[in-house]
Amino acid sequence: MSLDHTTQLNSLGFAKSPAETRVVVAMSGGVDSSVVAAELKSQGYDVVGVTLQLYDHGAALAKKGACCAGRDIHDARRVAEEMNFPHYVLDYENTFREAVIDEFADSYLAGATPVPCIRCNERVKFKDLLETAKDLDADCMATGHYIQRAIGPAGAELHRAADPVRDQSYFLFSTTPEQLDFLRFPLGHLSSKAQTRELAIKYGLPVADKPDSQDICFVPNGDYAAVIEKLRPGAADPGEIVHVDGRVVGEHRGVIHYTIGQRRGLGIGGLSEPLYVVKLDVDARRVIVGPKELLATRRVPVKEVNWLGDSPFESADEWVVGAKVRSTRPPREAIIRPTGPTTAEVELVVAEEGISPGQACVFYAPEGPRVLGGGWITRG
RNA sequence: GCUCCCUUCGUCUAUCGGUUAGGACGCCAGGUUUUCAACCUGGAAAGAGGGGUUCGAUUCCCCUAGGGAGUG
Repeated sequence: MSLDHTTQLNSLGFAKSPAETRVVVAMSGGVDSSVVAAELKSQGYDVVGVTLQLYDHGAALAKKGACCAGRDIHDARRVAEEMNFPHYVLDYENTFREAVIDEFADSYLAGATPVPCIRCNERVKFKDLLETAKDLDADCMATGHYIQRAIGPAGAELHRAADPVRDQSYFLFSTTPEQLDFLRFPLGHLSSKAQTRELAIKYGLPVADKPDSQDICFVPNGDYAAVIEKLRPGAADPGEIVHVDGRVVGEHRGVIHYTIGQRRGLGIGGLSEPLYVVKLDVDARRVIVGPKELLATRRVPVKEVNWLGDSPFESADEWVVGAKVRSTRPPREAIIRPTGPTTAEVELVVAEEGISPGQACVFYAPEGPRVLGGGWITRG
């Protein structure tokens, strides 16, 4: 966290002392947000820790690395006690269910593949929690995300994390300029996760060696389909697996188990080439499979576009960007053609495989670290 | 109902007397990953059964069980 000496701003960008700057830290109970809280507190800020209780599987679930159920809340509280700042736990179970879990289930039922983590950021952490932070008279809210906020000529910009392997921009594309104005991401400039762990040790945090979070936080045992079935009984009706050439090649356990581009879990052997899910036909309860080549797609329609460029989204016929269609892929050259205030067609210069509705398509500046927003893929 | 050809990991198959019986697809595990996947690495997994011949048989011969062409 560097002080900006030229303009007399503190490390969070305010022209006053840290002690006079109140910052709410969104604490998940993990290492990252704990380090953020500890670091800011040690810099003298008026830190208020807040942890959301998002769901509850009962005390039985001691899921490693999960976020915001019993164990994590406890961990966050310990950090607050250790560093001596106030900490509040807010019950957001209803909000989380309505804003994230319900859509998660319905999305799968519709044959799409949702990204609940993005919705959680968009609709819970950066919305209700952010409002709560304002209610607490905070000057800003900090999180442990690996992403950077930079001040440009038109205001706060979203930049990728300095560490490309940790960058979480895919999960934060929907952050609006207004939200960005209030948010701070003190870990975005670190060059590696190891540095975060070192800081955790430096501050003596009890979560220093806690595993990184993985999987969907509200899904125990990695069995997301079981959660959907519990929420929407009968969701996992079996059906046929049909080859693109028309042959019925097998049976599946329910369309919700699959996503476009998926290879494993089909159980069809004896072939020389692997089969991939090419399409999901919810109405006919069919999983359509075919060779990998059929996954290649160049045109990706998106909706709910959050545009973070300096000029209005529709002020140009097309934007040349880098686009990421899945979180673990590198951005590829693409052309965005706006088709409305928040819709567009993304044309990939080189076809990509396994594009699935429900996933995010995130836009990046052709050069440099800037994130230009993104949209939700409506068709594979 | 006489003659000829087939039978190997779950599946499709390779190996024309001596191999740790190989591969692909599938499956499982690990890695990776704040989504689901993809991807990478590794693993389990087979000679229909019974007799021979041979120093040695998946491989040659015979018989018994399960699939393809000619004959009343």
